[in-house]
Amino acid sequence: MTRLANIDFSADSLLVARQLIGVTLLIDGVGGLIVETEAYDQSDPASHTYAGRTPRNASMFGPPAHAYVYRSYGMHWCMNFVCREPGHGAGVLIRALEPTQGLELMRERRGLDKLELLCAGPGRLAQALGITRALDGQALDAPPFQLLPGPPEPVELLIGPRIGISKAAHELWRFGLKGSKFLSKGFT
DNA sequence: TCGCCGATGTTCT
DNA sequence: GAACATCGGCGAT
Repeated sequence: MTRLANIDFSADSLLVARQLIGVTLLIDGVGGLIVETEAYDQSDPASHTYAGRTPRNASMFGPPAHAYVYRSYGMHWCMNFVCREPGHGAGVLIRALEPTQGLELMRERRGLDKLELLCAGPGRLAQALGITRALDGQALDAPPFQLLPGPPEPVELLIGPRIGISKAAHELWRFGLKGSKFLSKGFT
């Protein structure tokens, strides 16, 4: 069992994706509250791991509570947290944060002042937190990562279909923090 | 406010 | 050669 921030990362990615809402993610002290996630699994046609292991997705088949970082559309970085036991190819895409720590550094990296747009999307939050391939395969319980538990009482969740995919697009595997102004897109 | 489009690396057909 | 877990700029509404 791999437990971090009161979450069992050896569990199913759907469960981990729900539990991550409200957790604080910091990289070198910069980041904020996770407000939006999506679950992926090897049995899922939309997942990078559906067709098996490749050099790109190798860390998704590694130990849980590690990072999987990949390049999206040739120009952005996106980050997943690996779930389940090694070999399952499951993970959770971190899609949006409410910025709380290191605001000035994030504004500088993004070239943007507006707080609501600093981390509203997987590519945007990667840029704001300085995420690159250098973090691929890194453990989440060691520097530069910090995961801090969310509130003890359960948060109110929004649930909807995942964004930007064409396969398995009907699955309701996207989760958000109800009432948050920092989501990448609204839940309808 | 909405929708189209181009940028551009990696993987798959 | 096409598709892609995206984003920002542009023009039309």
